[in-house]
Amino acid sequence: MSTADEISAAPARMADGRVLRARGQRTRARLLEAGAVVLARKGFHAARVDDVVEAAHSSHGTFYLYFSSKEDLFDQLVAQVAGDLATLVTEMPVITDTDKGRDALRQWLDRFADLYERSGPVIRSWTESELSGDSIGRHGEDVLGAMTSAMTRNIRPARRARLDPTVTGLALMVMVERLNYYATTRQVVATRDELLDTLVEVISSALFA
Amino acid sequence: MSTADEISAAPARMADGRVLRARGQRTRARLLEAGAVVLARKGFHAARVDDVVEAAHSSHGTFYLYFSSKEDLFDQLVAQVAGDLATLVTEMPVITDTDKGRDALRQWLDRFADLYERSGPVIRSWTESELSGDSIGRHGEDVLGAMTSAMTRNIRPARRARLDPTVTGLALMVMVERLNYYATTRQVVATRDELLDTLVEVISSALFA
Amino acid sequence: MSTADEISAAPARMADGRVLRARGQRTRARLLEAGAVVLARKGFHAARVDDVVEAAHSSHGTFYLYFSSKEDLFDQLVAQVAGDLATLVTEMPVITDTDKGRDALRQWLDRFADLYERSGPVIRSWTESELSGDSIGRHGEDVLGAMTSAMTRNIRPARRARLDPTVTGLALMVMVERLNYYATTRQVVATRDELLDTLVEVISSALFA
Amino acid sequence: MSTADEISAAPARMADGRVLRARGQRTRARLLEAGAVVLARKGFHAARVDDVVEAAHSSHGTFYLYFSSKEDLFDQLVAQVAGDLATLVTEMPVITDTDKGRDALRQWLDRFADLYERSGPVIRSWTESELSGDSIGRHGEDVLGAMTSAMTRNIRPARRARLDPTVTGLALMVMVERLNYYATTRQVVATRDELLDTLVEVISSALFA
DNA sequence: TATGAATGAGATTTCATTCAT
DNA sequence: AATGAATGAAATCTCATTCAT
Repeated sequence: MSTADEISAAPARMADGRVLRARGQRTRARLLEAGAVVLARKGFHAARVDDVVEAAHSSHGTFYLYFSSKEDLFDQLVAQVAGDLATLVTEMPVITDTDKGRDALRQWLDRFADLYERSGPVIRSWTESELSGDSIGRHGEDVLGAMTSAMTRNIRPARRARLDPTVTGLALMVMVERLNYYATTRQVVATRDELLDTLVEVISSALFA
Repeated sequence: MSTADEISAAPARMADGRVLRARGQRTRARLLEAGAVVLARKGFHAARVDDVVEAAHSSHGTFYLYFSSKEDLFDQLVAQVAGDLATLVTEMPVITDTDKGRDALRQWLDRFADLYERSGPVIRSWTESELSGDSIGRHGEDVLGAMTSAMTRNIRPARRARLDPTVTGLALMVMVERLNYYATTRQVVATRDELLDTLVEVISSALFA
Repeated sequence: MSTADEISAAPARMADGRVLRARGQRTRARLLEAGAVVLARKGFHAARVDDVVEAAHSSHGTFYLYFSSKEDLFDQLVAQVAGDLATLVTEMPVITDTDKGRDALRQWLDRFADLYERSGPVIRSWTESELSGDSIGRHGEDVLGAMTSAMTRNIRPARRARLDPTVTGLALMVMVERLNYYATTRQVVATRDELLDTLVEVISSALFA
Repeated sequence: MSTADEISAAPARMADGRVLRARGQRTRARLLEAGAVVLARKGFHAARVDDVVEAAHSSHGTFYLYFSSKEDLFDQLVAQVAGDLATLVTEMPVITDTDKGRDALRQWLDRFADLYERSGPVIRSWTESELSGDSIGRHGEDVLGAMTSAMTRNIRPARRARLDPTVTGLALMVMVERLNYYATTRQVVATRDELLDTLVEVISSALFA
């Protein structure tokens, strides 16, 4: 059960807080979906409310019925994904120097790749907006922080004493994120298997060499 | 001798192509410098021509004397850094499993960190603009590609056959870039030494475990 | 018997003219009441249909069942008050320079103050909308005109010939209206007695000095 | 020397605070003038930035160069008039029961009528916006308060003890303001002389009867 | 009769770029 | 070579009114 489910289980509301009927739910969902698509295509700053409502076959007026601003839409989008990601992070396995440990890690990375494939654009828009101090950027840091400390936490057994576990955890985490980024979007032409093999190998080597 | 020098050795010109006198050189330099500062503070999309000319104690009219558009300014900024980076990349040492090899790698990473500290904001703005298809984004891919193939090229000796060297090279390269990113901008509180130690260790382990 | 009663004695209708059943009557009354409250709080231009239906615990759809437009609501509100005011005006006593005359004037001003206390916001919204040529503004002029000519009419006996009775009547009338305005809404901290004493005194002096 | 002069003697600035050159001064003045005209014709809420820039033969962009918002324009307009009015108020004469006193009062009312003729629309827009709590409304209360206490202050000699001087002062003040209002805008067809005669007479009677 | 949802015309505001001096 | 002023296309957002159930 992912957090996304839990979130969508809570009744969606209008910008002014009223609870929605079925039709409203659908319209709001259509706008969110369209928002994700436009975000993927153009990024946060270049995305126009116009693009979103057109993609959703809706209107400006309707848009502002459900979201108080363009930023609000993307905030809600990010909140969804952040929830999914947070859940995934809590489920990261302890990484051990065994076939079983390697397998657990590989499976977790597979799920991460799945999530990234679905929600990558939203995740990437965090980075984009971190610079400009947009509210949307604030989510990102927490999540990456959470991912890093999860990684750090799960690096139990062997660790050649000299390195700072936090820095190492961060290094590995950003590698995972960015490699997925390049895999999802562009240049790297690599199969999912190659991706996972490489990540498992590098992480394992780093931790248990 | 950095590429930046070479570039600035070519005579700077106005937007309409005329070669500059001394005063013009200074004005143009002031605008570029101001552009870098604003880019660092706000990112590409949020940066306003107004911010730049104010920071440079100049005016809109003057701005368009030297740059044909806002994008042009940042392109020129990126071109500078891209040159520096390209030069650095050509000088990446072959990575070997010896103290000497490790040392050479460490020194190279140190230079990379220096460059990143100076020009990180510009480098990061590549990422930001990749999504939106801005011309500024086009530089980024080339450079990261060059870095990756350099890394790939220099992974000569031991490499347990099963992994794709390109994917591994990319994985390590993005780790280097992003870790510098987090070190330069925010959360990770790590000394330069910790940073370098971690990177050297993870790269070595990955290649020679 | 106030004009308001007479008006509401005529069967209330929907926007499309159909006569109302009991439930409709109640809904319409709720909307009118809410309209008065919102008008008092925000004034005509700033009042939103949204505010009104929320205050009435009703909906947009329902609103347009009873009123053809936002303007229509306020027109009907004004019509109510205008009726009350017209009635009051016809009952203005002849002003004489006797204790009895003074007393009659004082009682009439007291009734005016009562009305103003109840319906001041609606009365004031006339003024607001006079400028912009809204239909709502048209009522105001008639009523003030009626009040003035009533005052003029009732200034029978002494009047030192040199002044135009209409102008004098208007001057006194606007003084009455505005003083009530400032008493009802804000700054002047004066008791009802002080208010009435002042008005009776100034009017009497002006007429019989 | 009126406050208006003093104000316009201080160098006008752009919305961001920079001092203006001659051309800028003229453009800003044109916009203010156009603002006054539009305000007169339509009132604050109905006035469109569009109307203002068209009347000033300017553009939206230019408008926002000089005023940070539509409200800001009208605030500056009100500030001008408020200054004029404040100055006038400080110059109100002591009202005495002599021909000389009457004359001084009449002259002062004449100047008031002049000011009202010029700036009436702006003055009236205070009233309009008082209800809605706009910033523009805040000026009004202060000024009316000042006028009232000036009037109160200048009612030196005879005053039949029973009335509150503040309430009386207010009553007379609002009469002056509103009578000018009706004279300037509409219905009352009265010459300036009739207006002044009536006001002088009523005020004198009220104070010295 | 009642209502939540949808609409779109129109308002304000921003900002890269051009103009005139 | 430099600059302050002007521009207008395009973006965001509001809200009276209509629709569909």
